[in-house]
Amino acid sequence: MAAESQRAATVSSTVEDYLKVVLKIEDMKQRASTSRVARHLEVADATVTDMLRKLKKAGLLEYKPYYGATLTRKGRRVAVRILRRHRLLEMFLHQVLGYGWEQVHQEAERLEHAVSDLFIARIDALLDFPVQDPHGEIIPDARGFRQVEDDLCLAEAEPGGYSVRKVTNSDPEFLAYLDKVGLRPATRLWLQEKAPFQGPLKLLPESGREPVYLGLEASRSLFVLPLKDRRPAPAPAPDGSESRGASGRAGRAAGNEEK
Amino acid sequence: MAAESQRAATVSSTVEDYLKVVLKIEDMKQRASTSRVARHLEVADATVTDMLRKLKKAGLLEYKPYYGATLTRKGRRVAVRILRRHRLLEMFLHQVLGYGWEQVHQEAERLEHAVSDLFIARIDALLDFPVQDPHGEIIPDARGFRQVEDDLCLAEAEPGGYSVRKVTNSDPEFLAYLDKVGLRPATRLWLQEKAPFQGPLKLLPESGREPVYLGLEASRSLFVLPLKDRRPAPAPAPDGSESRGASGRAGRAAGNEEK
DNA sequence: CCTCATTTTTAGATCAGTCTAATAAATTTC
DNA sequence: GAAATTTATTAGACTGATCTAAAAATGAGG
Repeated sequence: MAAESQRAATVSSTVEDYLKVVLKIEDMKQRASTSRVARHLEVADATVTDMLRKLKKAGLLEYKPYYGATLTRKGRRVAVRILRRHRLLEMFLHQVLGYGWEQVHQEAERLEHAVSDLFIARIDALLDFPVQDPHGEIIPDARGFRQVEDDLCLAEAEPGGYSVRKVTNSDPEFLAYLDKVGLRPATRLWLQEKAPFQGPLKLLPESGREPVYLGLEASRSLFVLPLKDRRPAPAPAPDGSESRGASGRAGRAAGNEEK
Repeated sequence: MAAESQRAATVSSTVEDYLKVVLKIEDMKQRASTSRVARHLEVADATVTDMLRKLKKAGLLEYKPYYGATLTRKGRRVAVRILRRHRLLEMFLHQVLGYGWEQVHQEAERLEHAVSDLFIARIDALLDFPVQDPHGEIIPDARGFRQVEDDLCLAEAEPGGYSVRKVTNSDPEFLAYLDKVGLRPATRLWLQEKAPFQGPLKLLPESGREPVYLGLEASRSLFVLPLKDRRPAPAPAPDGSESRGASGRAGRAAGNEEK
């Protein structure tokens, strides 16, 4: 571990994409199998097999044939760096250039490979060192540390009061829909009931009077924090008298190293 | 001229670079020969021969073997679009992210291929539709029109009073030097004398008391406008009594189509 | 108008990233 | 636990962009 452990290895943007996807899959506690990586990147399985072997040779990940890949420290460093760039860029596009949260992903996807470290440092400062992106995702800090995320998937949540922590889906149509029905990061909502047999969830967002019926599949991309103040659902009749719940954003600590 | 003449043909960033270089050479009133293009792009001549034939086939330029290339209307449209992106990006980096004028070129060189049309439209508005970049180069408008540039190369100028219009050199070292001696776009200066036999030019920038001796080669990248008010050189002894000349920026008109 | 230097093109390779089709390993099902 | 299904790998090929080295065209000077 001499030259290996410092400079974050200059790699092609293709390689950056592969590492980013492996990190994403690992973050979802799944096995980074050939086909899963291929699906995320929309390339043929055979292409991934080749590439994983190449990345293994470059020391960026471990690769067991017929099993899949695991990032090495070096690969993780590269991947987290891209993740940071991606999320900072999203925040920049949203805050400075007025992009909608459904527009930021696609643009950041290209820019993350093109901007310099200086650019990143400058937008970081301009945004006053943000810790979340427009979807509520945590932005790793410059050293590659990430806050632990103690949120909970809405699909697994019990009926009750929650605030939206993050939305892990970058489909513009889907995000535009969430926006329309008033579901965004920091939105407080009441999960009223979950229909059985993979049925939809009935939600009451604080922002809209209408209940929202969200498919179970869709609910998998919403992550929430339980509200301290678990008050009952507001009365269906709109009368503007609902009391505000406690703040949705609890302070968290305990960094999770990534270097 | 059906589908050809509208949409600006999606091309690779490599192709964009080739077209941009041909445009640049044509703007310098030179012949876009294989070797000249190769020198600008820092690739082998053989590579350029191949590419020029490919671009001819794509209808982006004319190509005569053993002669060189000429942009078609279609190729020019692509090239001017990149030029606009490049210069807007430079301005954005300078004005919004605080880049020095010697830093902007390199970053813009990568970003020009990566940003979307939306990004360009947003920074254009954010900057309030600038007409020049940090080097004083004209930014083509969204339709591809460019102001005619009625400036004059300092290397060809007679002794007298001038204001700097633009600097056509992107070498960071060189730009940093110009900055240090107080030569920037809009700087007023007095060209005192030109030493014979390719000798240096003796300049008195308004900003510094010290005379600047600029090599003839270097002076080829400075373009100037003659001052209306051609006052004599300020007295060599610094006493702070020199009168301010008239405004250096004359209004210009007459657009030059590029569509 | 012939020769020599320069410029350009041709020929043949390489590299990164991708594909399809065929084969082989792993896993699931009966 | 053998057969069927799924998943992964191998083999072979293609594309875009590049290279080097050799051959050919151009143009300048005598």
